[in-house]
Amino acid sequence: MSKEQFEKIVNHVKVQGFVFAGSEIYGGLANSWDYGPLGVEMKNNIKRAWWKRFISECKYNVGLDSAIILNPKVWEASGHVATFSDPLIDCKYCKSRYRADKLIEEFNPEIKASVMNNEELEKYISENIPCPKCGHKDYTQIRNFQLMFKTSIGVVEDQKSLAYLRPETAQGIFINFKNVQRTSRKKIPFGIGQIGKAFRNEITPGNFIFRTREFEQMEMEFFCKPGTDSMWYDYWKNHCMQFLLDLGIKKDNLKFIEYEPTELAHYAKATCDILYNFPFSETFEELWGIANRTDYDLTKHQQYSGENMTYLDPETNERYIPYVVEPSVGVDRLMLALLCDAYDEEVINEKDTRVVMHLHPCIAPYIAAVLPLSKALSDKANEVYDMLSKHFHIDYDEAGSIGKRYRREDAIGTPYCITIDFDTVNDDSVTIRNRDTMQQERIKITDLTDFLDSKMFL
RNA sequence: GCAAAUGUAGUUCAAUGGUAGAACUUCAGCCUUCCAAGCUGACUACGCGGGUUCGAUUCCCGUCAUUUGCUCCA
Repeated sequence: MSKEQFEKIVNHVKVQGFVFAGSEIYGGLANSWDYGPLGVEMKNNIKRAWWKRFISECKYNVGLDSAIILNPKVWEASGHVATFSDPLIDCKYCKSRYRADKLIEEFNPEIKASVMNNEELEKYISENIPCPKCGHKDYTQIRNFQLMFKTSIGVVEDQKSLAYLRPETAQGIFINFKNVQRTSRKKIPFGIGQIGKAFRNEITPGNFIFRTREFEQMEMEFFCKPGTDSMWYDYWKNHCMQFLLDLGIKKDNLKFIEYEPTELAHYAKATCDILYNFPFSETFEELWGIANRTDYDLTKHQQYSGENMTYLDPETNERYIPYVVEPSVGVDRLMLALLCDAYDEEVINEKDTRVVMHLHPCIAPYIAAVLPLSKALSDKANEVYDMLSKHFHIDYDEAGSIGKRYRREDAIGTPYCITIDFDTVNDDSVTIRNRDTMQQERIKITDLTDFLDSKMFL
């Protein structure tokens, strides 16, 4: 895998209609992407598969869909207003940009720059640290780069109306902890899952849909008794990894990384990532974060809101604030991993290659395509299409030679092609072709629904 | 945001101070009874704005976007 390979994949994905550049007719908008007809199907399939695995099939867990714009106090309580911004400083001479706190800590590891305010940072840097690039000591003022998107509620833009677009979906879950627990009558341990958009005004997004300012998360907050958190942490780590393997991602392209205590975010006791071997990078990149957030969030919300966030354990009559294990994955990023992993150029002979997307039937945009061998068979083919499209997302194509149509379906990852031939009219059977093996088998039309049904779930 | 490079059909590439040519794709027709066949035809482009010029896609400036670095971690 290489950058050239990545460019080919991105190009393929754009050409086929998975993803388009955002606002293209107005010259584009940096790092915004629109999902086309195939992309939206695949994205929805990914979300459905996650929901099924983490909510429906998990009797511990329930779902939620909270608002994107929350009371701004939520973000004060969570620590995002205070810490979700970077103090940036530029060298006036060579125009290099640094994070002020990191600049100091690299210069002198004994200083805790994270607790200094901007004036102190500025003073220390301009007096002590020559620019690592050019050696000058001539810096701009520090500017805070707030990673949360600000907006305002109401027509008058004053302080009272300030609001943020959520930078993570997690907080919507924490503030609903009591509502969900009460109404679902769940006992600890239990989890609340949510899929939704989040927004981060990143300085440098990039690598196609890997890092964007607007993205979609699939997050689950699993509430458990303090002391059992490490066990659940391991449990969900493995559960996430298994899900990725079941989706068909190659094992060699995935690995865990456990972070050192000094590298952790302000809310976490332990964090690991599942990394994927994205072709745009020489190292593995983060795909799925699993964090032990302890009781940090619920405690904070209890402090800021005055609402009691404790849980009364009915068995021991103990009151405690639950610990939280959070597996959090980006939909867009997962989709990119699946696309990269599935992409293959298969050499048939020296003049002929076929592009195949080896997508699992449960996430492929179309699970099958109905292809009449000749246009004279359109009526029969349409019958089959009408029957199957009630249950599945099915493509229909009668343009061009049959071989060409097979290749088109291979290129967009359709796992099965259903060919209607001249025998079909007599024996009510069709030929079904497997994308990965290119093998064909004869199957009764009445058995098609069961056949596809047996393939499309993990 | 800073620095550098780039910007021509959907894609990949040409040419040119006198408004652009091809291949593949797509579409239509003919043909075609299971793996990108063939034939005929059609659609489609100089990122945007300004300047120099009789005239600019070509030169200059600005802007927008993309790529690479700084940064970031779903």
